[in-house]
Amino acid sequence: MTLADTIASRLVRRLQNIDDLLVEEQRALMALPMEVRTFAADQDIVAEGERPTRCCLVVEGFLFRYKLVADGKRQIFSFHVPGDVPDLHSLHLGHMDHSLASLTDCTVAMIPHRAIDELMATRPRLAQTLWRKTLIDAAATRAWMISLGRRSAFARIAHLYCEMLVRLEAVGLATRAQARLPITQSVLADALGLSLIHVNRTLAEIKRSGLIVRDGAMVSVPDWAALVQAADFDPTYLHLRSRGD
Amino acid sequence: MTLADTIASRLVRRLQNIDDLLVEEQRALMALPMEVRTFAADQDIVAEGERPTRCCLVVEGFLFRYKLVADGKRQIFSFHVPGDVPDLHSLHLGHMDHSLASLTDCTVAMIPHRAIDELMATRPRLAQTLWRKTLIDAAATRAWMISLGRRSAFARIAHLYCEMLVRLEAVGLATRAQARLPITQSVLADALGLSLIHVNRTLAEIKRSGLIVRDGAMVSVPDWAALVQAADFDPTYLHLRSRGD
DNA sequence: CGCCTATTTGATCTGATTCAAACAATGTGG
DNA sequence: CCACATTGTTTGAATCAGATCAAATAGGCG
Repeated sequence: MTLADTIASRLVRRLQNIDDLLVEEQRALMALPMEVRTFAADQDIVAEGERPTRCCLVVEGFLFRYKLVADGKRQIFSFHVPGDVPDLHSLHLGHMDHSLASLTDCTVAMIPHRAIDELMATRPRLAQTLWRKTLIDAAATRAWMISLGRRSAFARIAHLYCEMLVRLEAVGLATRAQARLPITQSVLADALGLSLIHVNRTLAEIKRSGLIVRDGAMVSVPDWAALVQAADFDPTYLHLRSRGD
Repeated sequence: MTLADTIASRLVRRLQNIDDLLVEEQRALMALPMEVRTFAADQDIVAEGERPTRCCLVVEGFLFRYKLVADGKRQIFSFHVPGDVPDLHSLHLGHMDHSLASLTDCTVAMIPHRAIDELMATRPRLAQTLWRKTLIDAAATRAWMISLGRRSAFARIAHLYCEMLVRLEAVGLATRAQARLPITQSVLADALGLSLIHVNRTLAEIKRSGLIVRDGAMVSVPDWAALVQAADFDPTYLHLRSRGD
């Protein structure tokens, strides 16, 4: 198995989470041309305003999407794990209305739009699967909105960890009980619409509650059901096949 | 021109806002089967958990999408104006992860998924346009997220009015200076993640500032540039062709 | 060591929430 | 035509979750 095979199989696995793929469709995905690149942590991979000609498949590490606001504040919209294609929308939207950046050191594979277009032209079912993926992304964004609009700081943080653990589990990179998730407190703040200081204090409170144990980048959850309840978490919006859609 | 023609032409006009349509594509859209229905204000049109077999085209009036949270709170995700298809995502997502409801008395046209699927199979370019439409929706959701996460109550309200005025203008239902927009304060609160009382007080402040003049459902904006600045509004995310994409 | 980034703590302030109640407009049935 | 429910708006007062300002601490790393 070549490197490219390993990479493409990650994409296949990710898409299998949301839709059935025929063997030929899997093969076609594996045959996509891709250029592998690495980035250090905290680098823009695609910047707001650009007109990308390629999509970005996460191979290793974590990415996030964000936008800067008038007075220098930042809002983070989503985190991305291996197997995700965070800028799939660039296929049909002229320019980026936000930026895509590396959270950690990471490896990504750039896939030309043209190759994806050709693939979808010959395999319409795959086009549907990819469309579906962008729709699931949108559903996750709405779930995030609920946190921002209607949840306490405590529940926001709990909810984010619930989502990330389930997603990492789905791609085989963690269990619900434990994962490596290197999110700093200031990133957490910009993701959840809170101040860094308040995140720090709420995190201390969560630690006291015992719902989440953080040790550096390692996160563990002693009591999943309790965390889910505190977070008001319902994974339906992730539309993962294994959880019954 | 029959009633169905009038209705379908609204859809055509809306899609023309975001993509060029060939004459045959316009004709194909006009030929879509649709069942016209009316709803009183504040009714669920599609409820969370349902598995719709049809999409809903707004003909007249306003709709919104929302989800109820654990303790009875409500988060509104979007408002929809004539020409919109608020649940286009139901085409590829099994069940609704949120509800679609009428904000005002309204008329909608229900279009069977099957008809849309067939249309897209014969006209792949239209499939792309519709996909693109769902992506623009997602972009609007991200813009909304910024308000929830990083803007003051004043700016949130201003931003919402900016967006709605531009969108109403795009479908020919208003100008940037004036529109009919029957949003109550408690709806505003649930849309912007604020309490009703705080919305009321902020609205009073906005009135004092003169940026927005509300008289019942009529909204007017004496100084568009000033409102845009207060809202930190950049319409790029709406990806309207007329505004240069 | 010195530098940098991340975390932690304290003190203070404020935007926004909650509770409570009045008020206005509209519609309904007797 | 009035009594009265209903829904939306407005106002006051008390409280709180979370922001801001300021500064200390801790951990990597060249």
